[in-house]
Amino acid sequence: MARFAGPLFVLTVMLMTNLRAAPKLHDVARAAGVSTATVSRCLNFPDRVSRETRDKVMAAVRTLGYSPNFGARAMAAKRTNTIGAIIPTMENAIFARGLQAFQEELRQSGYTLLVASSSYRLDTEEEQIRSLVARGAEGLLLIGHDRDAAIHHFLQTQGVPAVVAWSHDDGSALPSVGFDNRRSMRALADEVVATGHQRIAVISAATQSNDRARERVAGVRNALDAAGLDAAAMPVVETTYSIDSGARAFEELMTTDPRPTAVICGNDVLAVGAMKRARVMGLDVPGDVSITGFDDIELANVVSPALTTVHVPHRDMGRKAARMLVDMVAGNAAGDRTQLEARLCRRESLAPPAKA
Amino acid sequence: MARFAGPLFVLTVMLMTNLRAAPKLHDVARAAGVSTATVSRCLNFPDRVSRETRDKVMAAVRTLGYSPNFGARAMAAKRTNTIGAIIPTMENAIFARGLQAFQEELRQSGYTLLVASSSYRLDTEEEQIRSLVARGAEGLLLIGHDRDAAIHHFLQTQGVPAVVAWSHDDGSALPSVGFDNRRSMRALADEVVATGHQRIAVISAATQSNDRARERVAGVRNALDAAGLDAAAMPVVETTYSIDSGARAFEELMTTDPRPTAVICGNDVLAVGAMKRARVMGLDVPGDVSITGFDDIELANVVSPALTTVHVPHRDMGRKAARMLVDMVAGNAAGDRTQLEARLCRRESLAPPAKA
DNA sequence: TTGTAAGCGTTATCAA
DNA sequence: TTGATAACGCTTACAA
Repeated sequence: MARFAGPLFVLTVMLMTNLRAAPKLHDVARAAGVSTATVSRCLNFPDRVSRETRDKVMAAVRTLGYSPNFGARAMAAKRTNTIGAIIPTMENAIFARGLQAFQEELRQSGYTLLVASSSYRLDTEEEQIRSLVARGAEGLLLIGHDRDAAIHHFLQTQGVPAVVAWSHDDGSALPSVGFDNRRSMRALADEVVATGHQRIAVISAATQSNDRARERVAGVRNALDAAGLDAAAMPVVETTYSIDSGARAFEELMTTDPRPTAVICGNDVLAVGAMKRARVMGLDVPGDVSITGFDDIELANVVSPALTTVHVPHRDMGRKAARMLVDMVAGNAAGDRTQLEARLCRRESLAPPAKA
Repeated sequence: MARFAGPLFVLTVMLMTNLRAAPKLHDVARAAGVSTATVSRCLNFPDRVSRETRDKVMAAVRTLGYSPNFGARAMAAKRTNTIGAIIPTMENAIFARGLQAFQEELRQSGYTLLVASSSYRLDTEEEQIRSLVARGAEGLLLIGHDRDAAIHHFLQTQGVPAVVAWSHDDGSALPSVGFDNRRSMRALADEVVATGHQRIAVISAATQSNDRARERVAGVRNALDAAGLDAAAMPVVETTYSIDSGARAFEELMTTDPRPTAVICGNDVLAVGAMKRARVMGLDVPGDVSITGFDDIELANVVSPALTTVHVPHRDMGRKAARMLVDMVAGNAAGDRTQLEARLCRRESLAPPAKA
């Protein structure tokens, strides 16, 4: 080993030089010839400091490349100005528009948004809730109502208010800004029935721990029941929310006999997958089979034929959720249950079935 | 005022009760009858604590609903296990697949990912870089090379390594995992020319502070030059990356005389917008006009006709970037410049122009 | 307007 | 295996 001593020593010195610690408040204070308190004031309340001092300090901040440590700041100030949001997925645009509006509104109120995703898993969501709270989230946006009751207890003991979006339920444990998934889907399904369809099938996300998916399927069943059709016999394929899954589920449904004449999908992503596969299978939409979606994301209007779907007021929902949450964090409100309308959006992918 | 004294008092007491502070390490220690050091050990190195003690402590943790404070922990441990990523946009899926792979790979190595978006703005990106570093990011993933040199200085003084993705440039200031945007687009444009097109137009993102966009346009120009066509005369519309922008830009291009026979778009989102508008304008694709994209996101294969585009190896890029960054954070590597291949992906939206 | 100094909630070193 | 205790980097009374 002895022969390596020389070179190793050189290397070590270099590393130590590169590892020069980032500048602290203290360094800035020293460079500017003031106290740390003054630097802190300069950064947080510039007008409580003389112009002269401020210039000195700001110059030091710039030349040193100082950046305050969020953790230390949060700890000392007991404030983070941070709100967290946990959405099921970032892989498609389902939540993009709503989250964008949520974020813009938060920004207006001086809050920063931290986003995490749960992959539609309850355990991952719980992990993310803990992580965001630990990181200082003063309030949380969650999607849907399905989750372990222990989480409410946790949020309560942590003093972190939460708002649920994308669902509405008068009896929910948490305040919410959402729409009635069942009623909205029921309206769509009523329209499908009114258009003349009797053999209707559904492609849904897993309903296990997803109240939106569950309610939407229930909405279709309600419509069939009301029309005197056999809701219990209705084929339902549950899968994950992706274009490919939608495609596979569609093929599965269309290889049964008799075939459905209309396939109602739990969201636009599934519906687009279904349309894609229909094309491959040589089936005309809506000539051979009608397909509908839910959400009305941009995708719905890009495919051809354009998708009949349910328009969800994403932006409005995001904005209102942000306002409610900000009020709750400020202690100005307890939060309530706001219901929005998701309205039917009829386009070309729904048409009467071919005469047998 | 006096008559309100009673009720107000009650209200105050209630609020104080609700505002009970979240449990601290100290509270857990007291409840379990041990020191804070032991609780900390229990949480971080369970095996360095006797089974008996551990059970007591964990029970206290659960019943109190304790959750460690990230900021305090980071400060004391000088470690956050957090990596940050700043992508231009979350509004469409351009970065979704790559980021997903990035995150999965990070997770393998025990890191958590924090994501922010810059809206394609250099100043916002800088803000986000500071914010993520302040929040403890030990390494950063950035997109593209265009940014103020001062940022490199900042990252250096903070000791935070960064890796660039989506671009490759041998002379770049930061290590990178990317592909040659110019060469990839050149290959696509060569194909368009070889297919017989002579009147070619481009829809691009703003090239001002986006090296990917700039290089892609340059790639098209190179192809025209090589074919003896007048690259300088080529119509180029710059706009933002959205379906609507693509649609508008397309209409603008198609109302000139003579019309282009092929429209090369800077990415798939723009191309899909163009296709949408073509349909509205009664133009057949590719009969009346060919349209191409870039990225090969799911969208490209969902529209009809399917989009001719350039396939970007998003997942591979994300994974490799993660590995490089983890190595750099650990001090095991300085980071290098890895080049990946983005290959042409020919589908239906490109065909020979109609005979004049 | 500025400075002093006491926390904030953890981890980690050192003894016991 | 456990417990005191000194950091960690910042904000904020309180004093000057």
